[in-house]
Amino acid sequence: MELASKYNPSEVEGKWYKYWEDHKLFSSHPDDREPYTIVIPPPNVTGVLHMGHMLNETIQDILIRKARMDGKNACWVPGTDHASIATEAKVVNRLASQGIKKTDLTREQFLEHAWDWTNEHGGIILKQLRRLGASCDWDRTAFTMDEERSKSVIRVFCDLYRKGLIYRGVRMVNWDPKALTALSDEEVIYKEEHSKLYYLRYYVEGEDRYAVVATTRPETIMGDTAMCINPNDPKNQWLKGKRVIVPLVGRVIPVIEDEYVDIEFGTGCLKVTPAHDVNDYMLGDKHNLESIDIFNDDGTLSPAAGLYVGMDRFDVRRQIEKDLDEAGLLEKVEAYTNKVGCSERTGVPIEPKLSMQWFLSMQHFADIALPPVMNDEIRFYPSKYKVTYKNWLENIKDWCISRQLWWGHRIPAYYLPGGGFVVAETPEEALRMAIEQTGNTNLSMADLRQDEDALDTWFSSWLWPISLFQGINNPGNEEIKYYYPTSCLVTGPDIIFFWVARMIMAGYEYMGTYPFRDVYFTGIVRDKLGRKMSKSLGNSPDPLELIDRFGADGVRMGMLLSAPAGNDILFDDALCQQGAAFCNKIWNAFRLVKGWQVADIEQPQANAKTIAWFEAKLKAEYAEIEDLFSKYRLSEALMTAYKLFTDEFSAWYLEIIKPAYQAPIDRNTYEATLRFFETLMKILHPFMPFITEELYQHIAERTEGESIMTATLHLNPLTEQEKNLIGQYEEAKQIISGIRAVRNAKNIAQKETLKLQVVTTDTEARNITHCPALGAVITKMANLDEISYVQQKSDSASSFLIGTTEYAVPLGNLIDTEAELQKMQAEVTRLEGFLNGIKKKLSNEKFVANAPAQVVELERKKQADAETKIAALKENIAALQH
RNA sequence: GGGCGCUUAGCUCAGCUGGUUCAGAGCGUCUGCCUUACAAGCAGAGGGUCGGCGGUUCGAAUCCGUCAGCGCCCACCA
Repeated sequence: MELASKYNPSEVEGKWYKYWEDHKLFSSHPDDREPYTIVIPPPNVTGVLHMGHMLNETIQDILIRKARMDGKNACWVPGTDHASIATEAKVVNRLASQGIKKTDLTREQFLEHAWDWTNEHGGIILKQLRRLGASCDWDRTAFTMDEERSKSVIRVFCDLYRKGLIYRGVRMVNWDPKALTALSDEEVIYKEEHSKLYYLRYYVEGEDRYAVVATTRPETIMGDTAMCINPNDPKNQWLKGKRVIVPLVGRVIPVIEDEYVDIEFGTGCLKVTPAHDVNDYMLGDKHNLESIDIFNDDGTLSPAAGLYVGMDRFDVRRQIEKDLDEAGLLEKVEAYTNKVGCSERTGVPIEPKLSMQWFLSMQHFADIALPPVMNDEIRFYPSKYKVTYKNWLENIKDWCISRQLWWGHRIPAYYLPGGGFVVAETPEEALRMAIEQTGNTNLSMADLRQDEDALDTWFSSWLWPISLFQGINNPGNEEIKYYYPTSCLVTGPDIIFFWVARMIMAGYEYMGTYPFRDVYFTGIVRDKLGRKMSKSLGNSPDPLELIDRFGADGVRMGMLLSAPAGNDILFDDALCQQGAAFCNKIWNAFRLVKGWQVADIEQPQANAKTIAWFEAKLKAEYAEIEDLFSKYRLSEALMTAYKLFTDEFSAWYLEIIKPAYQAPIDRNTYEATLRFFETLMKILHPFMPFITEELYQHIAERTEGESIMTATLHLNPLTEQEKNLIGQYEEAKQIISGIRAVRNAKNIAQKETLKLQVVTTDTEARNITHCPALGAVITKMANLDEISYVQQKSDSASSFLIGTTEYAVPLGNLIDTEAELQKMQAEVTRLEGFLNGIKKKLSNEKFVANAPAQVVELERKKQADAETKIAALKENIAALQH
């Protein structure tokens, strides 16, 4: 079969992906093999593939494919996340564009729309993953809100409630006025904001004096219920025991004292608004202050404010500045930069709000989740994130798990007509419990009112590694026993608290052990200028378009080439280009081999030795790659494989054994070469699944369903003899390079043959050129017609040193004696400098006394070598000058 | 305000417990080759006083201190 001269990814990728799927090569079932499990960090169900996914999923696929080829039972479970707040926002937006308000709909109607949306958009991302070559077991595709996962969530909620770890209460929470829901602390991101610091006058009751309060939020004064000073503040002593009047509002509030107040900040007077600030809430609590909630849920002012009712909080801020100023109550306004907490999802500033929410007590979970990471029962790559993890767990706060959303798992709490509630897995059970609790046997389902709130998305994802294998609803089942704990989690450090930490907690709580052995933290994908990729900057390439341009293998290689664990990656198309070029290189190397005409002729001696050498080289490099894999140094593993293929295999091995144009190749060499090729494909397969499968299928007839994916690879460790062989070839390569350099310098065409002189006084020199096979290799690769041994090189020769041996290439009248002299003189100077350094070191008594004997010995040897070389060079110089 | 990390060739990065794998790799650059596998290629070459300063040591890119610059995470200073 004729192979095209260029590799065309689009012709092979779809074909092989289908083949893999058709033959169920991704599917996994428990068996006797060692399991290797990865659960995908579930992307948002409505999301589309972006570069961050590309990186993470590529890495997961590499690990999974590697494990599979290592003979493990590899299982990569895909799925999506319902992403309650993000999805609900999208659905609300779509409804809005149709003129429908969420409030116009019942919960059931809204959910119907949400499911429609999910069914339309959901899973697009999983389809896109197939283009990348992701070898997920698609039959296992799960969704955080499918039946199994939902049941798990509800069961866990009930369990934790029974254990007393979930409680309901009124607390100050982070309120998102756009999404109209509470958020967890982790969902709040702090941004620097250039704002203003307003200095307001609070007149003292019955006096003509006033205190000045500095605030960034003048719109909250309607909620002020006290002014607070530090009792130790000398400048505000006069305010002690006074009462002050809230500007514009006219309400009289007490001056309280608390050391919490920073004397240095502003005037040392703090306005206290317990309903709208966590610290003020704390003060209010401590000093028994009234709390006036002046905001509606959407961030507009409520009737309780008395003023500006119905206006948005930020409009009020602008308006009140004017009004205060006009009333002579605004002392001054300064430019000020402060941190504003914003909703991770909607981006709007958070409003601290007192409300009834559900919480999970976290201290217990922190206690069980900290030790395993600190003692490396769970290994973090890179390990620096252990510190981050520790800091968070040591300062853990309770987790607000209720959301005022409809899209999500509804909280299984049922309120009773006369007050109180029960928590139950099903309405039926709730009714039973309600009857039991109240003694009222007349209660019916209709009397129970289920809590309106949904659970935080992460309350379902934290169970992911367990719930995927039915470990909650069917504990001890065959799957969970086999696949859990999973092998490696690949994710970004941005969700270490949201997700990683909480999965560890759930793992120990429900399975008694860790959910994954290793955690590989990827970096953030940035553009080549180091900027985060974002839609607004337009610097985020469409992954599918990249695959169209460079092929999936090319893009995978591009992603990986500069993605060491934990470092941000600066993504550049050029790297995909390099990946695509590499594919082409592989393709053409294969074309070369396949194009040979095989004959039953004698195998050249050089070939036999070269085959042995490459065999050794493969083993050596493979061992290196294995080691890199074990340390999750995947970019380096790929680079090692890349160099093995381009340099060692293509540039050296193939060039050495390549027969003359149209000449046949002996069968042994041919077969060995195909074997090597197959091994190389196996080594590369985890990184570049498509081209390696394509060529694997070309190398030999395969049975239907056979695949490189399930081929195994094992190479024995290097023997001492093989190590020596590698050393011999390295020396030969240096000699060849030396001759080529001479060619290059003198502009001698490749076609013209040269002669090589090995300068030695010992005619029995144990030089590698004495080995007929290696001599043949050198002759071929450097295009020589003679290798001779001389005591004195020709006058007209250009020479170079490899180790302590001098090699010379006679050049006839091409020689530039002056240039040669200069070159040698420069070398002598360099060596003398080097020698001086060594001599100095060796004459230092302390060095000789303190350094290990080995090191000293080494220095002595270096000294001797340098002296030999200098002597030889000087002789040559003298000869040239004669 | 606390914590973590980074600074090595033009670019992106390796360099683990101080001494031959210590100054490396890939890409880019330069030079020469369209040599019938590949110009998406081949061969060769140049390029860094390892951020500054100080210290420990016989010996420092590597350990310590300090300064400078950059990045990330956490934190209730209005």
